Amino acid sequence: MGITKTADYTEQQNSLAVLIKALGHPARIAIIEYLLKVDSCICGDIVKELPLAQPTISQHLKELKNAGLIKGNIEGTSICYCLDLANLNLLKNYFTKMTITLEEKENKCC
Amino acid sequence: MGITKTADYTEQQNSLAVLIKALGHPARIAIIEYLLKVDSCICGDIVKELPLAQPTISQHLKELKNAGLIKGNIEGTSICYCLDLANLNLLKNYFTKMTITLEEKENKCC
DNA sequence: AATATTTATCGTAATATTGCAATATTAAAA
DNA sequence: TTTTAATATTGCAATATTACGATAAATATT
Repeated sequence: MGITKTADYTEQQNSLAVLIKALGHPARIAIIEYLLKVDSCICGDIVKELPLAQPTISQHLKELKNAGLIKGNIEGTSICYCLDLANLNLLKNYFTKMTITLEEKENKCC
Repeated sequence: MGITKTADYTEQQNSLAVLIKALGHPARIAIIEYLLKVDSCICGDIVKELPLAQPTISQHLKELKNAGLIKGNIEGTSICYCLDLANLNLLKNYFTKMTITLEEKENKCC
């Protein structure tokens, strides 16, 4: 049906899925990597950098912001978008914990 | 248009997006977490565990397998699905590197 | 005030995803 | 060999996503 049954999962699973899903698109990965690379982080730069129209990029930025991966500060005519360290750390910790658990089990199964 | 312009991004960005996208759904996160929790990992168990119909779970498992997050070994009538440590490590390393880079910059911007 | 610049929003078309019932497939068990 | 059990595939309806042109909104600049 195209609708996800969020009610049936834990809060943690749902919020994690939102965060991860937001990164599950090459354009948004490219945006994140660009923000990581440069010091200045204005939307206009990204429009020049990526092969997408301005409204499309604006939309991707909105999704990244809604998910909590980036923050946006208004600065005159332009907007300064920056990475949100807290949530990126959350993802890092999640995968770190997971791989440690998995290595401890020594891949017994299979 | 609903179609992603993959041709315009790097190989790394595209394959990473596929991997991350596969985890961007609470059902698939729940499946991964279940595989991490239990030692035996047969699809039937997951059907009992999750509030989804068997075809739906089969589909999610297929997506996880295509993305390279899990591996499946046929074992008689049932199939043993297991986590793929290599790709989970890849994700771990990606986010670790990212957060380290970001912390080094001390969030100068904004 | 008029103009330029930057970013957001709206509307819309094309495509993808989610979920399930029905059915097929495959291999073990009887 | 028929039956049973486990998983996959097909087909389909409902909804979500992706992308962009047109346009709006907000602030700087002239």
